[in-house]
Amino acid sequence: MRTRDDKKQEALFLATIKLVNEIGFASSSVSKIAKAAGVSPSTLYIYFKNKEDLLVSTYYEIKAGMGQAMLNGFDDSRPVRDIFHLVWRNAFAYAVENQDEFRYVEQFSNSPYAGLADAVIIKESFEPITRVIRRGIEQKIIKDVSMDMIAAFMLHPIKVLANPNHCGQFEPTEENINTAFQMAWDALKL
Amino acid sequence: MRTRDDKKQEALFLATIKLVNEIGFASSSVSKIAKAAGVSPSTLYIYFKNKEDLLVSTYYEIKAGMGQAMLNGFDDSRPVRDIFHLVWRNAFAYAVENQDEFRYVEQFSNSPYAGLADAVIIKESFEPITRVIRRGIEQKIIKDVSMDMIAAFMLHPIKVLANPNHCGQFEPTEENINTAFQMAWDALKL
Amino acid sequence: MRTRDDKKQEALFLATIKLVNEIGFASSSVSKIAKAAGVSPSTLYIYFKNKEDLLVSTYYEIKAGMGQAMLNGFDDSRPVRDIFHLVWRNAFAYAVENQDEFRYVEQFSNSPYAGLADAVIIKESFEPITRVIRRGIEQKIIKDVSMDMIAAFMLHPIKVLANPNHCGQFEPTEENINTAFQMAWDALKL
Amino acid sequence: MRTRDDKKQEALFLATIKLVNEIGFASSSVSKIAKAAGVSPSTLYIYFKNKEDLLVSTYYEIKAGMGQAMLNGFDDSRPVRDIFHLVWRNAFAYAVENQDEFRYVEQFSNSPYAGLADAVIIKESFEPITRVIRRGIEQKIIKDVSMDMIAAFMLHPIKVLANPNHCGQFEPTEENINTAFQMAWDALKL
DNA sequence: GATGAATGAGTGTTCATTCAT
DNA sequence: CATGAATGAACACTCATTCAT
Repeated sequence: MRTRDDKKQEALFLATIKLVNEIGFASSSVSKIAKAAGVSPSTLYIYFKNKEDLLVSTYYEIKAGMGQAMLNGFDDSRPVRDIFHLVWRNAFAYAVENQDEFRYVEQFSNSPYAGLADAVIIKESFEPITRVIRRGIEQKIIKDVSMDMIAAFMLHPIKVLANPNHCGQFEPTEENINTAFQMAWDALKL
Repeated sequence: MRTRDDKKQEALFLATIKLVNEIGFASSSVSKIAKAAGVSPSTLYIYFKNKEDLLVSTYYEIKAGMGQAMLNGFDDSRPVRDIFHLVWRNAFAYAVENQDEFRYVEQFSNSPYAGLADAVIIKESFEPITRVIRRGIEQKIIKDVSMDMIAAFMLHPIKVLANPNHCGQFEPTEENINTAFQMAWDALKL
Repeated sequence: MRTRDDKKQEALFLATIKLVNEIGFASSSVSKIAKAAGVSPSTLYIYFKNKEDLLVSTYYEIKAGMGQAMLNGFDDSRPVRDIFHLVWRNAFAYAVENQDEFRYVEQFSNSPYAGLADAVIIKESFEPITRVIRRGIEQKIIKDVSMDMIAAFMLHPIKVLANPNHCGQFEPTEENINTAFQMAWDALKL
Repeated sequence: MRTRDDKKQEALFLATIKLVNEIGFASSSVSKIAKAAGVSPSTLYIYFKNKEDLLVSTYYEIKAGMGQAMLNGFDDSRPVRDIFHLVWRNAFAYAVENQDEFRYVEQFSNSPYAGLADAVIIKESFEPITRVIRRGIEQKIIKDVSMDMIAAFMLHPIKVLANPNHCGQFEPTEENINTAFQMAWDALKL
């Protein structure tokens, strides 16, 4: 079950994401994913224990990448608002450039597999960000609310705006992105 | 002939929503839904043309109820912020009380069936609300942004906060709800 | 199970023949036939005991009409060859004008229902013709072979020639029909 | 990997032919055919794309064998009548010895699948025969009629005579076969 | 007499997974 | 390591027929 050829594992991740986006979670069968990745269905079972393992691993893989992308250029010593701005822009850029990954996460979160993903593992990659937010709250720059509420107004609107399925009208021009950020910041700031 | 039993159609709607919540969109098969509704799978096809018809109809059914719930007590003559407050509280109340319906809509929107639902039909029930928002923009109370962005900061956070799956910590106490509303309003207001 | 409205029975016969021709024996379901006839599936069961009864009755109905058509203008006192000519032309005309009925008989004969049709009932309507042929054999005009062989060279070629599915090229012009008859007669005559 | 078992494909062909003969085209379901062949229904889909592919392939398989059987001992240099005699006897022998195959072809031709078989592929295997017939026409031995009419009087009577379902009385004795051939030849010869 | 509602059994087909090579 | 063959269980859906009105 463990691996030699990392390219095949990578190909399976990509094929999974691509297929889930194209034909949906329900129709993405193991054999279709394997074919899309250019391997035999039985080969897939060398790299992953079963379908569930494949889907959950793909989820982890994306989340790790997302966390990294959001921390791009992260500098703890800068003022809270600046860090926040950076992180938000990073998140938005990622969402626009990696729509397939974003949509996969969305579908995964609403699937019966969601419960199988370990929330703690995920939260780890976002730890630096939560730390900054706590600092913002202490410094009375940000409203004193739970992390869930922060995320609800900071990140979830991004999910919607970046998804052309949900938002026919929204164009990610520099001006619009700035306005969107301003709204997010207005929601959070004291 | 036997007369058509509206209770069965209703039972099928409810079973669909319940099952999608319990086991997810992908695993909700026609036969499972039929069994949950207490009818034979073939009976389902008397009330709906096929699975797609069942899922889309269920979506319409929920959306209509949601639109109605949000407009509860709606009074066009009141100030924009008051109307907005009412609608937001209505939406939040609906989301908390009808979590299954809310989650169904969420999953439906992220499924390949989403494209089959007529957006125009849906938008109609929300028309009074969009009218008020436009008034708010004209009166320079609300930021001059597209309807999509309004929704992204006004409604989507509700989706997250009301979903205990997403938000382990958030408790819908009166205080928390007011804070959440304040955040939404801060995002939108000029 | 017995009838009042002969029009409905007739409509069911016609719908059966039409559907079997259009979509084949296998796909011609009771409900489709009923719908094509403009009645409810359950109404069909007032006129016929079950699907088998409907199909066999339709077969009888057609065979009776075919027998009648072939005997059109039949005159026992005329010479054998003339009668034979008349009957053959009648048969050919029927086959061309009633292709659907012809094809239904063909499909029925090759279906599992075939065994259920009583051969004796069918043979009765062809009795006058067999009598003439026996006379022809006695008068040493026709080869002394079994009735099956007569039919094989007299009637079955008609089946093929009249079916455009089998015979792309054959055009039923007066000349071609006469040639075909000549071939049939050459086969039979001494 | 397990190696593909040609015996299974063959078993499926045979089961298809056998079942279509026993219970008819209409009732021959994929699962019944698979069971008769001793494989799982899903295994069938490894060897054939779908039911249509199975049925059409079976048709091709039979037609190829039939063409070969008819050409057994074929010698272009012999006189037209002798070749014709040989081919006709070959065809008759095949029809008697392979009644199931013959009946399958019959039923297939009258099914909605008929249109899916490529007529050109089929005609190829009969090419040598059509060549001889054309020679017979040029030499004024055979009537100058279309190939369809030749087939109608040469081959189709065989279909009927060899099928005991259609012909209770006809016994394939040497004498009867010769008489039948004589009738076919009388029909064709000038 | 006539009908739409209702259903268990069946349709063709795909599924996730294991097996043998 | 890699794979195509193999399958029991499930899929969405239709069937012939009966039931209640």
